[in-house]
Amino acid sequence: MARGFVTAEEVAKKAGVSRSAVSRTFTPGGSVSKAVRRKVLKAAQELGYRVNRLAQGLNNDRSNLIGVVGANLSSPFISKQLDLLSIGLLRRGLQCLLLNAADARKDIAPLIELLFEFRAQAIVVLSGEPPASIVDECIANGVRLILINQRLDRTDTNMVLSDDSHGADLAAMRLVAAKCRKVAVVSSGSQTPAQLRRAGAFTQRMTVEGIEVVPWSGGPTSYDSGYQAGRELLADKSIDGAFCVTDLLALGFMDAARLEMGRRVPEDISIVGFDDIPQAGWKSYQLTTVAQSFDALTEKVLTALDSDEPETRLQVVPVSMVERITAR
Amino acid sequence: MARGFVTAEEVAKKAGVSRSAVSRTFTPGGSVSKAVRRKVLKAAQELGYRVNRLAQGLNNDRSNLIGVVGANLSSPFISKQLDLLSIGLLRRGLQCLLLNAADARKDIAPLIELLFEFRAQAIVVLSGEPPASIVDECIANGVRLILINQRLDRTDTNMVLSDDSHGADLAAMRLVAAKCRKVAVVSSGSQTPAQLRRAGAFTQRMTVEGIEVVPWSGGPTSYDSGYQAGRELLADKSIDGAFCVTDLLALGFMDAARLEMGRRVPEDISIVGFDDIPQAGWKSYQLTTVAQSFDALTEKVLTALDSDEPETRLQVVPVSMVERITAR
DNA sequence: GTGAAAGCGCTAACAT
DNA sequence: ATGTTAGCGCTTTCAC
Repeated sequence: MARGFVTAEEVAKKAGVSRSAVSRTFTPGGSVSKAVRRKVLKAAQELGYRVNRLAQGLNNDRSNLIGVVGANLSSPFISKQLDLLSIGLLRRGLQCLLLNAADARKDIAPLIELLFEFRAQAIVVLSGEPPASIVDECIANGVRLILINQRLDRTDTNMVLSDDSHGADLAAMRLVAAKCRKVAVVSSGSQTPAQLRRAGAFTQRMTVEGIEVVPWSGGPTSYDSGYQAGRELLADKSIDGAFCVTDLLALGFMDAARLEMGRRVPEDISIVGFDDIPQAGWKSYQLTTVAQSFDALTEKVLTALDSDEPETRLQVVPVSMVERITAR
Repeated sequence: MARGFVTAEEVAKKAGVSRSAVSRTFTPGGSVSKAVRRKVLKAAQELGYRVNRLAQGLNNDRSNLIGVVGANLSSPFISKQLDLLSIGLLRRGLQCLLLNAADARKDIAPLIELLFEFRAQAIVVLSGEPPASIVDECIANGVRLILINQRLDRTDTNMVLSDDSHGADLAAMRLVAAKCRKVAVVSSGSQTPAQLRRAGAFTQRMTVEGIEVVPWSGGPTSYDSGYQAGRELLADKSIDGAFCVTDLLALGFMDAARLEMGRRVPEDISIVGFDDIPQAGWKSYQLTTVAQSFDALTEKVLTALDSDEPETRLQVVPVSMVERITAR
C-alpha cells in the first residue's frame, strides 16, 4: 500500500466528476463530453495520473503482456530475433515479458507457468521445447503459444520455422558444386531439433550424392565449439568441405582451419554455414551461408499473435543461399 | 472476461474451505494447518489453479515487474548485458518487462511512462538518457531508477557505470608503450555520454603525453562504422595507433586496416578497443582491449534494486586491460 | 452524457 | 487456524 501513484478517484475529485467519467476519458471508445474530458485531462495532467494497467487487465482480462522465453540471449541469432520481436510487439501496443531460460536444455515449463500467473495473452518460445502438458494448458487457458524453429508433432499450436531441410539441401548442393569429396557436418552437443533437421537433411542428401560425410557434434552452440570441431576434424587431411549447422560454429571452425590447421579457405576447404548472423558478413570471414530471414520470421510470429486461422498454424519461412567467399 | 483461468474462489469451493484459506496456502508466510493446506493444494492441482499476479500486485502494490529499456538489443554489448540481467532478475523472483527503444537516440520518456502504467517497481535503463522530468517522476512515485553507463548530474538516482576515464587512460598508456606517434580515436556518430567520456579522457591523456590525436566519429555504433573509419583515416600513412571506443568499432577498423588498407597489426598499427565483447577474443582478431566487467555491472544493478543506501547511488565498476595481440 | 453500483481476483485486518 | 469483511484501481452495466 501507500505508494506514490495517483488514482482515478483522486482525479475525479479534483475534476469534480465521477470516477467513471475519468475511466471513460481514458478508454478509447468512451463516451464523454468535450467539456468533461477536458476537465479530466487537466486534472490528470496536474496530478500526474496514469492508468494502472494491472487493474485494467484484471478487469477486462487483457493483460497486454506477451511472454517471451528464450535461452542464450546474447547469442547473435537469438538476440537479433529478440530485438526485432520486441520492437514489433511494442509497435502493436503489446508488452514483452522476458523470461531467460539461461540454458536451452533447461526445462522451460516453470517459466511458462510463471507467465500463466501473469496472465500473459500469448507466449513466444525462442528456444527450448515445452512439454506436451504445457501446450495443452495453453490451449485450455486460451493462451496462444508460438514456437520458433521448433516443430512439434501437433496441429493445435503455432509454429514458425525456417525451412531447415531445404536450407541443408542448398548447403549440400553448394558443396557438391565445390567438388568436395569428403565433408564434415558439425553441430553442437545440445542437439536442438533445428540442428538435427539440418544435419539430417544434409547427410541424407550427401549420401544420395555419394559423398562421404563425417559428423561431429559437441559443446554448446558457440564459436569455441566450432573451433574445437575444426581442430579435431582437420587432423584428417582428406576433408575438403564442411557444413556447420550454425554460423557461430562455422566461424570458429573457419578460424581453426585457417589459423591453426593451416588450411586455406576456400582453396583447401569449402565451408558453408547457416543463419547469416551479422558476423558472417564481416570482412575477415565473408562466410557463404544459408540465410534465415529474421524479418520474415518475426513478421510471421507477429501475425500469428492475432490471427486464429487454423491453416496458418505451421508457417515455414523460406531460406536462401548467401554466396560469399568460403565455398569454391 | 470469460477466460479459462481458475480462480481462488473455485478452488475454495472445491476444497470446502474459505477463499482466504486458499490465499494463505499460496502465501509464503501464511498460517494454515497441514490438513487444509493439503486439501487446497489438491483442489488447486486438479483444477489447474495458479495465482493471478496481476490481482496480487494490485493488492499489495508490488507488481514484481522490473522495467528494462534498451536500444540495439542485438549488439553484442547490450545483449550480453540483457542476458545477465534477465537471469539475475529471474533468480530474485522478479520479472523483466522489456521495452525496446529501437534506437538509442530516440526519446525513452514514453517508454518509461508505459512502465509507470504497469507499476514497475524499478526501471533499468541500458541505453538512452531519460529527461530530468522523468527522473523526478520516478522519485516522486517511488520507482527506483537505475542507469547503466550513464552519468547524470544528480545524486538522487542510481547509476552503475564502468570507469570509462580510467579505461581510456589505460588505453592511452598502452599506445604510449607501443611507441605510437600519431593515433586515431574513433567513436560513433551517436555520441553517447560513455563514448564521449572515453574519447575525451583518451585525448586529454595523449595531449599530455605530447602525442598527436586524430579524432574520427560517424555512423551508428557498428562494425561498419569502424570499417569506414579505417578506410578514411588510414589514407594518412603516418597514423600508427588507434583507440576505438567500442570493440565493435575496433573490429571493423582492424579489418579495414589489414584487409583493405594494407596495414599489418600490430607491426604497422596498434589497435586498442573497449568493452571486451566475445568477438574480441575470436582468433581472427585477438583484440587488445579494455574490459568492462559484465558480471560486476550486473551485480551492482541487482544490488541497487533492493538496497537504498544513498552512498551507493553512484557505483563505478573498475575496468581492466586485456592484453591480446593488436598492440605492439 | 453521466453517476451509482457491482465486480475483476486477490490480500490483509479483524474477529472468532 | 480459520472465516468474514473490506478494500486494491479499474471497467462496465444500469439507470437516469
